[in-house]
Amino acid sequence: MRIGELCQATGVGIETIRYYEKEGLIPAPARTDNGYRNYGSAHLERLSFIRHCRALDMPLAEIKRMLGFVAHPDADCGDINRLIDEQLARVRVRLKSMRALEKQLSQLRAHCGAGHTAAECGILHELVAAAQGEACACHTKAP
Amino acid sequence: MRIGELCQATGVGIETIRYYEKEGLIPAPARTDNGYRNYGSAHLERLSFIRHCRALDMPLAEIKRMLGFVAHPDADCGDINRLIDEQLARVRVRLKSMRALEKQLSQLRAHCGAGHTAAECGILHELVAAAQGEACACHTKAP
DNA sequence: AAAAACCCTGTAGTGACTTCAGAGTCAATA
DNA sequence: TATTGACTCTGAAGTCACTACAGGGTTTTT
Ligand SMILES: [Zn+2]
Ligand SMILES: [Zn+2]
Ligand SMILES: [Zn+2]
Ligand SMILES: [Zn+2]
Repeated sequence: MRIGELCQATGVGIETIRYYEKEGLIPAPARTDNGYRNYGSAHLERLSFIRHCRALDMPLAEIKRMLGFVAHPDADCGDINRLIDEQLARVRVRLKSMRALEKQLSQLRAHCGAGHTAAECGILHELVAAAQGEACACHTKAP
Repeated sequence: MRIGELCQATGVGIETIRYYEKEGLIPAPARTDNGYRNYGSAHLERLSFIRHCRALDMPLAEIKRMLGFVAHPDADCGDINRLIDEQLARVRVRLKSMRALEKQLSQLRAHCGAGHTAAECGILHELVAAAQGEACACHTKAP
């Protein structure tokens, strides 16, 4: 199959496929007489595997390691575990900061009623106050 | 104050400070006789503001817009609202995909008991199966 | 025969930095 | 005084995972 067909079959962009080849994630395929890349089913499977790992947000370097495990089935499984654990840890860290971020932004958004100038805007006041390490007046509990 | 002191005061790396100057986020400061950058308190405040916005994961382009609002307090506040809303929307999209990711990775991790080879590893099997669009046997409900 | 659609290589751009090379300046020490 | 070490300067290149050209060649369709 040609590169466009592989693109259709997997949903991976043509440029991305060539990029993966250059980066050594998929092996260089044979070429037809006119120089076009000629892929087989092994390429399709490998590319699907890569995209599935990417959907789990694994960096390409880790996907390479993962492909190494696929190629060497006698290796110790503990390494695979560690790889997934690291990825999970990274995702959890980011998830935590995303949650905090959402909270901060929602609170910030609540500072603005509509229809006034920037000088009167609670959002801007809040951001400036926060940058100065001060708490906004609205956050001090009423006695 | 010199760039190293500003770095100490804000926790922003020296190279990052110079980068912000190059990108036009902070104005070029005066220089001392030897050519060293000489910052004042206005720079410190502006840099703190920028970092606070960055902590909210705003892109530099939006921070520039935000700084524009600070500089023009007579502008309409609605633009500020829209900017925050857009940012909040982006964060919520990413938060959602992060949650899904965490779930997928946890499930994947549960496929591996310890102490076997890669060939026997449920994680690898699962990834390969998923790449082929098949459901793993363990996911079919028992009758 | 002409046009559209496909393919090739190689380079450069994205965002928000980080790192490096190579050089100059300043305070404190041997 | 010489020299170490800490600080600063500029400009270029590297990071990640693509994405978008530019400038050609080939195949298929009209
Ligand atoms: Zn407002
Ligand atoms: Zn407040
Ligand atoms: Zn296992
Ligand atoms: Zn399963």
